[in-house]
Amino acid sequence: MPEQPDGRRDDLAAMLGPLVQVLVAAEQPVLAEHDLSMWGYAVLCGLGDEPVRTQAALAQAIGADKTRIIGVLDTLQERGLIEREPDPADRRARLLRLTGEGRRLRDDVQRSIQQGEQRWLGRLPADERAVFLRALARLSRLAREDLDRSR
Amino acid sequence: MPEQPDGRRDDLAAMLGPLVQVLVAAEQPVLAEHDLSMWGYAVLCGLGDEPVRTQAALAQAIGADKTRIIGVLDTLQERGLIEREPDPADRRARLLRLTGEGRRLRDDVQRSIQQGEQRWLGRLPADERAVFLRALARLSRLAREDLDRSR
DNA sequence: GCCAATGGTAAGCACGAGCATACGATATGC
DNA sequence: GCATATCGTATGCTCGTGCTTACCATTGGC
Repeated sequence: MPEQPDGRRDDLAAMLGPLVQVLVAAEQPVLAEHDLSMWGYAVLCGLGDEPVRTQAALAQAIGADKTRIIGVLDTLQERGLIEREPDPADRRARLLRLTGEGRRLRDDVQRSIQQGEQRWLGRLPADERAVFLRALARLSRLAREDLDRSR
Repeated sequence: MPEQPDGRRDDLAAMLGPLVQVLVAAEQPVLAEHDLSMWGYAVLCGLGDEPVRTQAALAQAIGADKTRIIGVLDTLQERGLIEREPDPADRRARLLRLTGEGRRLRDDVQRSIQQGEQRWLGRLPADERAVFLRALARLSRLAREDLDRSR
């Protein structure tokens, strides 16, 4: 910084755009190798240790359109990666869980993806990298909260 | 870090996604206020002090589709924000320049946008912020180089 | 008990991006 | 001189996204 001859710096979005692009591109072969779609993987990541109650809530949590992830959930369920069962307390809703297999697959894929990230993170000095990741995690969390608030 | 109960962290793309989303959303009203499209602004930002030779080169530099920015360039030219003239050395090609007005508008918009960024950057400690921006600028540059190489 | 809201589902519509094709004018290499 | 490549232009096609609508079953509030 600054990046421009006249002292200006690029907007955050302008800087983040290309970075997201290369990262997403790097994920494709990993996902393909495991026969996962991007949204399929996002669903697996969006399910943690506790079941998620309602598909709509999961869709929101991962930034997906609830009407578009139905097929994704169907596929994941068919593959035994998730379980989807009616909530006994409210029969309109489904409880969504990772199966053991789903968790293993998610963790495998994530390991591979984050290994690929070293290509980029490895270009930062170690102390800078730690700060960058910490700052990014914080900003990302804040952004998510903002998005949740506006929905 | 780590962000997950089980020690995992989110993928970079997963963290960057929501952040890009809120940043882009914050840009919309600024762009609208100046009657600029996102690609229009990207063109203004992609033109620096020196003319850019060929529309295709500009399109590539800003990550746009050369066939899709023609209308954008038409509009910007009509508004007197850019100049577009045949390259005397090669009449197939155009030289693209910012006008003074285009530069002023670009700088105004960028000032507003970067002011809006304080909402996020201001949530980081000052030393972390500087490191974050420096790291991001570097990663962004590396990503751009990678994208250029693959085109 | 009735009505409005909710959850999952299916599908429609509009839009933009990515990519491709084709054309005329021009430039380059052999 | 000819074949190929390049530039700007126009347009088509496909796909994904965001949003909407509608439906049925269920729930919650009055």
